Amino acid sequence: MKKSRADTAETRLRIISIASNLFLTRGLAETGIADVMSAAGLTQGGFYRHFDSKDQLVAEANRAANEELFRFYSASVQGMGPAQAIETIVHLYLNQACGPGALCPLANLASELRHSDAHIREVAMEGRLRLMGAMASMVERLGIADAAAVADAIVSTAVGAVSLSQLSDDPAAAQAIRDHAQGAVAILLASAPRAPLDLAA
Amino acid sequence: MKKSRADTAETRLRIISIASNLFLTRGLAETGIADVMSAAGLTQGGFYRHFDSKDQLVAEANRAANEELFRFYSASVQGMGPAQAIETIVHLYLNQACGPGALCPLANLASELRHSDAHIREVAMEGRLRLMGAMASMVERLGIADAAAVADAIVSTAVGAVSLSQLSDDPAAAQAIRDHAQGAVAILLASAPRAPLDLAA
DNA sequence: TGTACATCAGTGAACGCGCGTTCACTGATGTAC
DNA sequence: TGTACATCAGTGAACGCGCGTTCACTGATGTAC
Repeated sequence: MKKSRADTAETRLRIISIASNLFLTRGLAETGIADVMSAAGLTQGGFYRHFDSKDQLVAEANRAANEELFRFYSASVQGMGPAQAIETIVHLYLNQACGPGALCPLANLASELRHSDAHIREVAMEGRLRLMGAMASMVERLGIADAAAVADAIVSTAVGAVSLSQLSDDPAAAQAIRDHAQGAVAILLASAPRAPLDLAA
Repeated sequence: MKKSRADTAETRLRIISIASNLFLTRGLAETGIADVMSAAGLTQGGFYRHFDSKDQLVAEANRAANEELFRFYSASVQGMGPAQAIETIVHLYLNQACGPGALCPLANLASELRHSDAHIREVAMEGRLRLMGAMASMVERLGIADAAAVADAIVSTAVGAVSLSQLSDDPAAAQAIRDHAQGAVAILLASAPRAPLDLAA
């Protein structure tokens, strides 16, 4: 029962979207092809009409998760100044457990990505660079001297806090980890050395 | 060929130690019982004379890794003041890739621990609390008001930076992530609000 | 102290299950004439 | 526009491999007398 090209493309996207959610919430190893396909209302045999391997799906699912994350963030900081935008994005990042479409592979799959194949790691690093780049441009607008370094540290802090908060069974303890990270980012932004004003410009 | 009790105990510790290194460097899922046992010079059948299950070994290996980490840290900061001790521990934590005995499960196994059973997660959280506690007592001696919160954020930053640096194939990029984290910790410690002096004490 | 027996660490093979992947088949779609 | 054929998304079953776990067996150790 061949499907029309539009149907096929839509099915492929649906599989990626469902896989992305399952991978991010259950982990790469715990999520099988059969799980993904049955969640998409299909049987596992059909998987290989859309993808060459599970690794390829993992890569595409991570790419899709990054895209969705960035759409979500840009929509959320529309019209804000840099200080408020940073605070908002850090807050959204830290509390990503709240909903789908807000989950970041870096924080949710860290150690599994590390042992995945080179292509999957590349996709993950692209996501990190993109997040860092966006953060750095906002940090720079605050007048901070080494904006890239500060942005880098903010990303590390957020990723670490989310990772660690997920290990806790106690929601209050998990929230404390995230809140402390947010507080530290605020102090860092308030105190990081400022670039000298370039009056010639 | 039964072994003496001393031999048996020593074998058990050797298995745990080898497993700890393999788990931390290769990951939980990629390290099989057969890998661990053959690295210990034994065959896999003997495993169940020492442990009930792989999960039990994972828990014990993580406990052992935590112990070793703390021994390493206390030895390293012997006689230092709080400022230098914090900087040293953060540096050792960030650059843990350097050698065995310095690897932290939180940074190396983050997402795999999250999907492990409750007992394994407990051991991981114990390690985090211990690290945080040690850090907090040093931060407090710097006169920082909310020492626990600052210590918590420092731990999140270090864990995140190590996690992320491991995703990179480029050693220089990985080192930059770690250096930026160290720089941010320094700024945070220099700028975090101080507790008012309690002159009555 | 010596002897006989129970214990149990370790071996090597096999079991069983899950999971990624393959395959023969179906029937609707798209295409060539 | 209509018809015949090739394509291919999807099905359901099977394959094959790896890995955690089990098991019968061995022989040195520890223990009871």
